[in-house]
Amino acid sequence: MTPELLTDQPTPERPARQRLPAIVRVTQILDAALRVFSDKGFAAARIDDVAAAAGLSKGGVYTHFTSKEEIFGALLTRLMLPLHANRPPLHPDTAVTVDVLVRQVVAPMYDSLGDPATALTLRLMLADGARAQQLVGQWREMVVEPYLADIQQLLQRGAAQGHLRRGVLLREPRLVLSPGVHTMLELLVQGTLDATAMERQRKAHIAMLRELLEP
Amino acid sequence: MTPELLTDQPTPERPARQRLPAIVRVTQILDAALRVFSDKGFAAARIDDVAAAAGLSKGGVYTHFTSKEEIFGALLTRLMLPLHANRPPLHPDTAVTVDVLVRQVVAPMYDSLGDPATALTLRLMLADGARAQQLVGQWREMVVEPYLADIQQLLQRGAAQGHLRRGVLLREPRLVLSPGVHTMLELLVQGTLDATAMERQRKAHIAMLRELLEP
Amino acid sequence: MTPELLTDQPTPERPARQRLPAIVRVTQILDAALRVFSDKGFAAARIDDVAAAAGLSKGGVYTHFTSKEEIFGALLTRLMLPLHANRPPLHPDTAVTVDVLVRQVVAPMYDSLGDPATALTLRLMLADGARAQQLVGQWREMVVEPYLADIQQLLQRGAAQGHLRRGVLLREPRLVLSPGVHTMLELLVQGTLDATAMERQRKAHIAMLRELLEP
Amino acid sequence: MTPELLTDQPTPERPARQRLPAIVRVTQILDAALRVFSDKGFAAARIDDVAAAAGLSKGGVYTHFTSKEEIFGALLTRLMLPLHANRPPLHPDTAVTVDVLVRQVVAPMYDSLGDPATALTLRLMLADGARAQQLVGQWREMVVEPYLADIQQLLQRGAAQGHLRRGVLLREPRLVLSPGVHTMLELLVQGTLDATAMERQRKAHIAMLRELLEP
DNA sequence: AATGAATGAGTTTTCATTCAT
DNA sequence: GATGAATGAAAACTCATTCAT
Repeated sequence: MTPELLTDQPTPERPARQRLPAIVRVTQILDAALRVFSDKGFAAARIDDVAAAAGLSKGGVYTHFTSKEEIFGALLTRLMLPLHANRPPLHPDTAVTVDVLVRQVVAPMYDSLGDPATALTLRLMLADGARAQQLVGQWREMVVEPYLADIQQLLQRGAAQGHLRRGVLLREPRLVLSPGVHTMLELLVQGTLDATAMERQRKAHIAMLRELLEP
Repeated sequence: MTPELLTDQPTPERPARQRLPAIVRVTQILDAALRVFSDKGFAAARIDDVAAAAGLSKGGVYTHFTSKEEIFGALLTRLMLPLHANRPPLHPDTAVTVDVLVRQVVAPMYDSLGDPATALTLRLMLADGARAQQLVGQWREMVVEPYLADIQQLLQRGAAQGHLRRGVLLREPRLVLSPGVHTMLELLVQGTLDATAMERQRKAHIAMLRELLEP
Repeated sequence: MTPELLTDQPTPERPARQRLPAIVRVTQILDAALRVFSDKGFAAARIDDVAAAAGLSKGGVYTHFTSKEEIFGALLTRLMLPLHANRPPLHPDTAVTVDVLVRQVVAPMYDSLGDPATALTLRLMLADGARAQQLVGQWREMVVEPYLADIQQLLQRGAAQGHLRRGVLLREPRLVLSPGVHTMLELLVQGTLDATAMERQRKAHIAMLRELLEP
Repeated sequence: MTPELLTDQPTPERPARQRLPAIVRVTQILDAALRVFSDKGFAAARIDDVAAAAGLSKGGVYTHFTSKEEIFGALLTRLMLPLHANRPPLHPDTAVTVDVLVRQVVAPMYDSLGDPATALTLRLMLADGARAQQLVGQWREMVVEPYLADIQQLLQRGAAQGHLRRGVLLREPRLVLSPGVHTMLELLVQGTLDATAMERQRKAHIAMLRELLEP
């Protein structure tokens, strides 16, 4: 805090136009867009809002995107990508017990519920889904289906090992996720869900899997 | 300009579309509004869209409502009315088996998935959640909670009768609904779900309940 | 001018929103657009200008046209139509002398040069022609070509009657118009052409036709 | 940060497009501007368009010009320069026949129609006439008038020599050019004119001159 | 009651120009 | 000299709402 340095620094009236590499700006704009779109929905969100939230001018946004629609598309694309990579690394021949299933599938699911981006993504898909029908289709195909296939494989291995009972879940791996999806929807409809409730639902979910899968 | 000629001449110049009683029009407009709002969300919906969907002109809508907000409000009110009556007819002291549970709970749920109004309402709650906070609150209070209480009572009766096994579902009746909610979300995200897929999910749901509840 | 009538008439602050039938408004808007576009060119013309010139609000213009481009298209279409109908009604077997040719072809041409709309149309076609390439093509086909065919027929009839000499013009009726087109271009480039110059060029045009056509 | 390393390392990170001497760049930019302005008109032309057409970036254009207007001005200036020199080489006292006239006047005219710059310049004068008033004035004064005077002199010499007939063209040398001007306008309106049509019109032009001038 | 032209207050989009790198 | 991100002032366009008919 050397006073001398500050003394003859004329405070620039304009905050010294930030000039960042495009990739950084695009990221900032998408971050801002996520916040704004999720808050007000796509239609009600103004480009000014996004620009302000991203810390640049309206025109600046248009340096990187050609339209509001394009921002929406880029945002959804970015939101869906990570889900892709998130799948647990395959495991050789460890015993597949319910505990393992919980660790590999259930826990990450409830963890992601804590991440606001998850709710936001889902809300965007639901609220403005029509606008993104194609993207949603791709997402199903590239992310959801392989994920379910993975779970099914896990279950079958567990059953083959005699660690899991053969029941509906073996045929319908979707059901493994249902209680979590249910929670997610509640979270979405209500806006929040207190930690206690969340924890209780997680426990119930696990208990249910035990009843269905333990031999 | 013979007066006689004018007297019984129906003026055919103006098409003079339907002039219907107000109650009919209001109903038509709200039906249209539900469709349009659910489809595009409140903000993106144009009064013209609602008017067109209701089969009258923009100005015609304003004959019955003073603003877009008012239409939204009236729509919420109307959506809430049936909520009070909707609960399944109470049951005396019949044996509560899984079959009964399916008939009382699961079947109606999948039936309602077929009704567009269900999806539309849910989508409205998700897309314009903030605006529809009132709807969301009332819906929880008037529909979800009593419904769950009902189910819990059923389950406990069945358990007391020895027809149902005591498991997680007894403590967490939510789980009885989870697979159906999961299906509903898929329906919402994808826009449609073919009859085959729906039937399969219904069967899996029932099978799961059997595994969890049959003694 | 009965004072009583005026006394308790509160002068309405707002000038009593004009409400005219669409056809009238469309006409007014196109009139205004002709003036504005010709004055500043399509690109530099603002919708506000057109609206102001037409005596309504910007939004009012959009009640009748969906875009600036559409106004341009409608304007050019309207400007080109009359040229179509303008062709002299065919005449049975009158003698076709140079005088007749002048009366039927040359005179109307120079008359139309006096009409500002002619210059404006041409200017629009030239300045913003790329935008209207298709329209220009249609115009050639529907208006220009038949017009030239007409002239050629006239010339050949005159020649057959022995009233006109057989020369280039018989093969190339375009040339009948060339001096007039030349004048038109000068008019366009310079913005105006004084009456004296115009008259002189008209006379020269006729004299040339005489030299080429009189036997 | 070894200085040695930096010394002879060509920095390949930035493509560092051509860094050319200013005069070259200015020429390229004006070439580009002529194309772009003629194509879309001054108002509709974007600096980006000009820059792209000149093969550099928007900012690069501003290194050489301070505004769009300045580019326009410089372009006009450059377009005017050749006007001074363009006049056909003077002719001593050769016999002036129609053939000579064709060689001296008609041929160069149709040749220049092939040169895009001609059409471009004319279109510029027409489209942005108000803005190019200066160009228009100078062009008349420096090109058109002397050119017509030249032609008139030629014609009179030919007539005096008995090689040319005394007719309207002697009084109105403009008419010598009219068919060519007509062709130019068609070229302008249509964007292109195939070689066959052009050749045919040239021949008709010459034939007409013969009919008017040969004794 | 109904229509549809008209308004005006936004909102999106464009682009000449600036400037940090 | 050159680039391209950023700005800001304008322009195009949208749409809830009003109102003459």
